[in-house]
Amino acid sequence: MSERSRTTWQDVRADVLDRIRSRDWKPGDLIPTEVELAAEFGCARATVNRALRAVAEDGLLDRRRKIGTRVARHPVRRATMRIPILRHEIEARGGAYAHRLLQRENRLPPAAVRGRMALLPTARALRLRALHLADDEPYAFEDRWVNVDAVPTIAAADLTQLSANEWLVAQAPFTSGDLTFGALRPGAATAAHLGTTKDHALFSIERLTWNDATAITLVRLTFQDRKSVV
Amino acid sequence: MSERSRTTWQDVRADVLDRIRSRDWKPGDLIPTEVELAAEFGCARATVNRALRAVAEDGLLDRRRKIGTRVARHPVRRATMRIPILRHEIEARGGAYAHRLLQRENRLPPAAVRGRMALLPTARALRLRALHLADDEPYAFEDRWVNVDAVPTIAAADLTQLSANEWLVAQAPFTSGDLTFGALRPGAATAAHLGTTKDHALFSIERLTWNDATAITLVRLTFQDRKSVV
DNA sequence: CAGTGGTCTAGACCACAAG
DNA sequence: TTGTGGTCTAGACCACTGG
Repeated sequence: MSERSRTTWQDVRADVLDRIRSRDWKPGDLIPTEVELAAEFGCARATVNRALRAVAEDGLLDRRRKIGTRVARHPVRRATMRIPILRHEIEARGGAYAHRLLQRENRLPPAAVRGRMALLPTARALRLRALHLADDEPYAFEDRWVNVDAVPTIAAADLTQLSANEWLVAQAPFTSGDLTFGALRPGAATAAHLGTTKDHALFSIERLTWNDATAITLVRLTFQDRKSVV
Repeated sequence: MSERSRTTWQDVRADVLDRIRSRDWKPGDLIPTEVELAAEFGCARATVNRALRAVAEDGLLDRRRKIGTRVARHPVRRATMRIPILRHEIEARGGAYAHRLLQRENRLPPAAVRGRMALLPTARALRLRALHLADDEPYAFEDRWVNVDAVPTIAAADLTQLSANEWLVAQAPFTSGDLTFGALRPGAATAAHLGTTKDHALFSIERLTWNDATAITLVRLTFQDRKSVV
């Protein structure tokens, strides 16, 4: 008979989402204020605030002080991609992970790499190529540059056991990263490593990692398969 | 002289991030409880809670009741990709958007499409092909299937002016979507539309949109260029 | 200036899970 | 059972911004 439990912010969020989806509140509409909604739901304003903030973070509401809260006209869909360490990605699917370091050298990077990493013209960088395997099958080909000035201790690291990615995640702090998706046709060597041919188009992910204004590493991972996101 | 302003949750978050990055708190470490941190920062527990929740949502902390809060051992990096309507994406960069409907027919979809959209074997679907242009240059090629049983009113829609995507966003409610990134080599016709050749590898995004258990639309967008994410 | 969201507080109770 | 995070409340003040 009586309402035993209090109104939770999830309750409010669900109700708000329903009203948006049912077009009870239409795109561009101004919705009631937090105070009004709190009265309607019989809860504290903070609870409404929590709910509306969550919905706004999903991009379905636009909130502005003094103005109020509007239903977003063009909800920008956001897809959150999880980027686990490859070993974890493979092991999470029950596969056996292995990693093979193919190349390791200290050299002057090409101009394109130097530019993207904002390296000095005279700076050398560590060039790594590696293959990631799932159940002994090629899973991804890695082509990496590491700014050795930013991470000098990597010179002494054994990267045949622990992958460069795991070593860097554990040893080198970073503050931000860029991500670029693309497609490419592999060179003969890459194709051979991945067990495919030059005729195929491969999906690639490039990650450029920064510690403040210092580039740490630029890595391109090339996959045979497509990648799904939630 | 005196501390004029109160401690904000952003202050706490910044401090927590510093301690994680400086390895004052190392991966796997249990950090102080909310009560302890609140005492240390001289603020309410709710403020600490807000800050720790934000950091945990970024994946750098693991929080569990009774256990406490730990620094994540393997912070799963999350990249949030914004997926705007193509017209907005182009216009946001100062380009002039145009849209050309190339094909529109009602037909039985191939088995692969039928399977992914969970359509009945006898169900027809609306097949659309379109080209999106930026400053009169080909920008993306669209290949779309629409479940007409789920969105019957699209049969009467003029999709030469408003793109199918914008029409659907405005008219067809949806509850969830899947996203798949991939690479492909275009067929001769697609290559011609995009002003490229079959020799190039193209980046593609597939989106499958659901309204509860009913598929609304399956669309594949093929781009010449790479896509960057923050 | 006024109205709206943003946040802090102090206290309270709940929910979960290790022991 | 107990300790920890999760949440709600009622009230207060702040911050931004349109008028």
